[in-house]
Amino acid sequence: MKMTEFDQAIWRVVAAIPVGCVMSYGEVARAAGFPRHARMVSRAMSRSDKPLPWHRVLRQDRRIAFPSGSEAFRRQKALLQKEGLRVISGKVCQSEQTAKAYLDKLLWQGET
DNA sequence: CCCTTGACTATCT
DNA sequence: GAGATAGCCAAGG
Repeated sequence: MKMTEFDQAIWRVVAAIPVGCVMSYGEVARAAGFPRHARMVSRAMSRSDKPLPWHRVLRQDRRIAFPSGSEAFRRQKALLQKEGLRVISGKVCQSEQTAKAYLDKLLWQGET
């Protein structure tokens, strides 16, 4: 398989994402040293033959990048939930606090 | 070569 | 806050 320096950099970053955490494509690209290559991250991950935690990479708005309901979407959602993350209508919360803040926003109308 | 596509983002309405 | 628009960059037709 043809692997570029870019691919290796991306793989290293993605592989370093701790369990229960997520990063955006742009963040991964930046961390790897390729600031404008958010769209290339997915390509690099697809090309990887090693088991990469690709499911921990989300869009900037913390949503799963696949169309809701698609095969890949469900797979990624399952993997994330298996790691203890919460997925609410495609949106992923990193911690209980984030989740609470999110729910707070939803329920804030009852807060006075 | 020119044009389209995509697991993206930032900005403007 | 959701939808449209414009940058972005590499790969494939």
